[in-house]
Amino acid sequence: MLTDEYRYKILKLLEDNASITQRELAGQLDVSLGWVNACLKQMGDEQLIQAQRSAGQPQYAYQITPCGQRTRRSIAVSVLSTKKSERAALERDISELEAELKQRDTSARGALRANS
Amino acid sequence: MLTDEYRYKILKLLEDNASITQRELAGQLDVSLGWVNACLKQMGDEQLIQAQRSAGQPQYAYQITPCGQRTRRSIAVSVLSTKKSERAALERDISELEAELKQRDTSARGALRANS
DNA sequence: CAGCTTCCGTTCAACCAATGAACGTGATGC
DNA sequence: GCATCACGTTCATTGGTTGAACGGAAGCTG
Repeated sequence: MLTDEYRYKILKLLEDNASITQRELAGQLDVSLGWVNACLKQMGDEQLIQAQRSAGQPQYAYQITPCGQRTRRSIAVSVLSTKKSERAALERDISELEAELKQRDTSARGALRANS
Repeated sequence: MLTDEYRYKILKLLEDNASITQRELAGQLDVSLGWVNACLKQMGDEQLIQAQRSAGQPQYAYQITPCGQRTRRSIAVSVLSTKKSERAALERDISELEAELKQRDTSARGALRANS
């Protein structure tokens, strides 16, 4: 599924190198070739990028459209917001886990002390 | 897929309430009924829990076995470690995004100033 | 007691996102 | 010309997840 996070990652990789191949993209994103192909097609439908074949080049150059440039900012804001929420959730989980482990350590030590 | 994180969550919910139904578990974990059913079966195979039917009770009581109690600690450690890594990755992503947005804000303001 | 309803756990056909092998194409090297 | 290589494209297959349907057990009602 093409999420905003992947849109962001793909736009970024394309900005770095418009001539990157789909296989390279797949490798860097750690997804399959077919998936990348579908995403690029969808992002083309969304007017975010435009694929151009230069003569004598087997691969496309994926150019980010003006719309894509504009959209990229709002995508970044949205992704940032999502990640901040995720971070907050992680913080909660981590302190909860740490509290539990501390408590269990204590009771374990207590039990040992009682045994000795 | 039954991950350590889900093992942890399930053990926790069962500790709070051994008589929770599979539907309630599914609701609280935000997964499907069939999935919860399969997980509980697997956790039974793993000797983490034991399902017991009390007379006159339609639902099981899922008791955490001694092995489950022991295993739970190491699962918690493992989950905690995973979450700390995830947090670190999120921190990186967030500061990267913030840096980019700040930079784009600046250049956007610069462009506006140039236009006025 | 029979019938009905309700709430369980269980099952499994259906769904769907993701995969990657296979293919067609065009450029390159020999 | 022929073989090879690198690319994008396709699609049958895979595998995890879903939730409707089912059977059984308990409770309720007349």
